[in-house]
Amino acid sequence: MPTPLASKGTTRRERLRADLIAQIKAVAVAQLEAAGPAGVSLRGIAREVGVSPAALYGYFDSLDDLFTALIVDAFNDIADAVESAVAAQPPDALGERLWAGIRAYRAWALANPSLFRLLYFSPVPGYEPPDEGEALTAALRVFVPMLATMLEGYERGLMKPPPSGPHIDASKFREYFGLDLTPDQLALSTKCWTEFHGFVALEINGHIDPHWVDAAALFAANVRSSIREMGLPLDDG
Amino acid sequence: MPTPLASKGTTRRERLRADLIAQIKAVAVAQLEAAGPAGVSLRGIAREVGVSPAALYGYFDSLDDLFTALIVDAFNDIADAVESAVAAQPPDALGERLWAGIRAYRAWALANPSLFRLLYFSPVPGYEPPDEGEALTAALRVFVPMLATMLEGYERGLMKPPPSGPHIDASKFREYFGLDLTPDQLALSTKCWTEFHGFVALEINGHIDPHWVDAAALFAANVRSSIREMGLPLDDG
DNA sequence: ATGTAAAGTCAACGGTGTTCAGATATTGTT
DNA sequence: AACAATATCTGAACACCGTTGACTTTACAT
Repeated sequence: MPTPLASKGTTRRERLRADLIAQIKAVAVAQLEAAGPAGVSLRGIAREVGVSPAALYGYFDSLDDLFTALIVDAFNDIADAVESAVAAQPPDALGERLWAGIRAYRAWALANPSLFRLLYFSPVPGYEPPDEGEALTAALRVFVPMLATMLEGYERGLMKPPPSGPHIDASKFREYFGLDLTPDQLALSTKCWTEFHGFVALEINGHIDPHWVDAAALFAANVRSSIREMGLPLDDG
Repeated sequence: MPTPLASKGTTRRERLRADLIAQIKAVAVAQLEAAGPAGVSLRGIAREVGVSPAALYGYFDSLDDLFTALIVDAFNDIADAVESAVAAQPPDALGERLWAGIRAYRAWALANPSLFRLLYFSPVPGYEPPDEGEALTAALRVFVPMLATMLEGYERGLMKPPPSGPHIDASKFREYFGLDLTPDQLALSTKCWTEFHGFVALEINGHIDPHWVDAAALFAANVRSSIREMGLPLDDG
């Protein structure tokens, strides 16, 4: 009686296959968080899983393929985190919703630094993130809840006019995201995005020195003030 | 008569050594920009330089050591670019000075994407950036001109009060940077830093889709509006 | 029970970083 | 000019890597 890991499917073969795939991914993530991108190797995984290196090629076409699978899972994971954090806030507290999503974003990054780097800084030797397919759609999922919140803010007339000009092709954007924002709204949204992502990017890569910076407090202060600057209501100080 | 590359020093040995070191670095950078971090290999460099792989160990202790040297050079290079861009503006045009530095920062990143990734996203297999030594001091150099500009803005009373609280240990900061900013000023400076770095980080890693975003225009609009929000004067629109 | 297809093994190829003994070339001194 | 010292380079070797192909074993369906 094998331990049920991700036992989906009917036949015994399918169950074993799904379990082994899950185990391979788990070992890969463990090695990634333990020793960085260089520390994850097919042979190492095979050794840990108790199988010959060549056997893994029955589950993933290549090491890059395995990384892609890891990336898709991670994108969906952080997207779930952001989504549920936003959903946990009252529907009308738009500022709180956005802040909750952003906070969940940072929290996930701090909890899974190597995976976060994998998602946004392509740190894998020779790996190029696919520009289409489920990896892209999963990547977009992360920002949909926050964009939707901002969109609602725009529709309620809460948010200030963005700085300037039509630097964004809104129809192309809509094609990908399925959200109907004007170019100006997109510009402001992008500004918000670059700000909190920029902070997390610096923090994750060790460029915000904890010796002289209280990162969590500074992140909260900066992002919350930006949210207020956009015009979304936010409680307390 | 060998081609003079970086011929410094008096004796023939020293000149040859300096030249070869420069050549090794040049080949490494070329391979880095051509094929990414995975494309740079000691054996490949040795092949191109026309020397046995083992010979390189007379110049660098390891591949990591070579990367560290590349990183130090690159930090100094981007610091030079930012410094001269700031210095090229009129001393009193503080907003223009800051904007020029930030623009130079982005321009250098776009011109040397692989090196920029090397600096800020440690994408080298197993490489961990040293937390002390010349790599750190070179890294700090990058932001000194921009911080100094903001500091002058504070001293002239131009800039608005930062959002809030003492999230930063200013004395520790002064110890490293030699600049005397209050915690509140540092908080606002960090906000500016995270914003433009965040934009460049997204752009360099391919997350700002040129299909629907005019990155240069959006960058200018967002950053310039932030500079104005801080209180620094800036010409035209 | 048997044929078929999936899954796993083994060995090999070409690549990598790194080490070390030995050969070679340059230097400073006699 | 010859020699000893020393810096430098080479060649072979080790251990690891991703990937492939031929072969064997296992599980399923009829």
